[in-house]
Amino acid sequence: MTREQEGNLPDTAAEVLREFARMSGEGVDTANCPVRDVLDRVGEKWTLLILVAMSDEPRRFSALQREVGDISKRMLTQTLRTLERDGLVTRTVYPTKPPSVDYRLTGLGRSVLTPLAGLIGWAGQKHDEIRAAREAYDEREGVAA
Amino acid sequence: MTREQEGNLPDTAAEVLREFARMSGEGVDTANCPVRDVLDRVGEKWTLLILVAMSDEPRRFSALQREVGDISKRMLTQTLRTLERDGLVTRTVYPTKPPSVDYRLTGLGRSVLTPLAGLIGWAGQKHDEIRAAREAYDEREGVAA
DNA sequence: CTGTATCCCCGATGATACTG
DNA sequence: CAGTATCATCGGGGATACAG
Repeated sequence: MTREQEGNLPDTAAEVLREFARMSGEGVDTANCPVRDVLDRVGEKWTLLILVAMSDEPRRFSALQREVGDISKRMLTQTLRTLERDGLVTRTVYPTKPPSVDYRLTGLGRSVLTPLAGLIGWAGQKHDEIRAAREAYDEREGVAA
Repeated sequence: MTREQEGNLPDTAAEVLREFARMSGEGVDTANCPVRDVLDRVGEKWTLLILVAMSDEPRRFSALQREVGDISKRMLTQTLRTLERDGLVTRTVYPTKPPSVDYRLTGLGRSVLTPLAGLIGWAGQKHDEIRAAREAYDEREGVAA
């Protein structure tokens, strides 16, 4: 753990990583790992898109479906229920006819947008570099099987 | 404690999210979305653990397998290859007998640790709140099917 | 020690049809 | 409009055996 290895990593980040490494390395199983538990959600196919779609204002079910793009009602419902259960989203039903329902982020839900934006920003910044690395790799290793 | 109280995102984060929403909302398919492309990786089951395990210093194959815990050789190899292809990790073979191989983060690979630490930190901080939300939800909605 | 090659299973996701 | 129910599929990921 020499200092040059960590290079330009902010101390707070390094601290968080060490803490996490300690927790996850020591035979703690996945079920007991808060981070895996939460991160798996973010990894789900539609979670990120839905959170972002709601980030500025509440959205109705159909609006979300349109904005997210290719999602089925089934998956939209399922993902929204998970988010609601986790306390990131609030569901509000207006018993009009036909009914309308809106979904909005809770405080907890909004609070995840900041770290998420960090990752999204990184992805946007580095995507060219990553694509280039892939092409170089494929050429080195032979893209054809 | 400035204006970022309960509801306000830092301006930079809000900006990133708007930018991303614009890109992903407009009928751009998943294949062309840099962010989905990159984020899907992070969502893969082992990527995060492996990156963190390598975060402080290079690791040998067997060391990674021990540290990550429950991963099979198959998945470890596969995930490492993906990371290598994406330019996040360098693989170095020492033709000793028996051979030894080490994996280390590239500059690009280290650069993702910062946003990742943001998310990991969030997960650690909010996990109690999330667990509480789940219990409340399950009680409201009836845990039994 | 560091992988590859197979086989297999299950859960995540999609498609479609139906309902309050 | 906002879902639910059901069936079909596809691939991620585990287990195991083999190899350089």
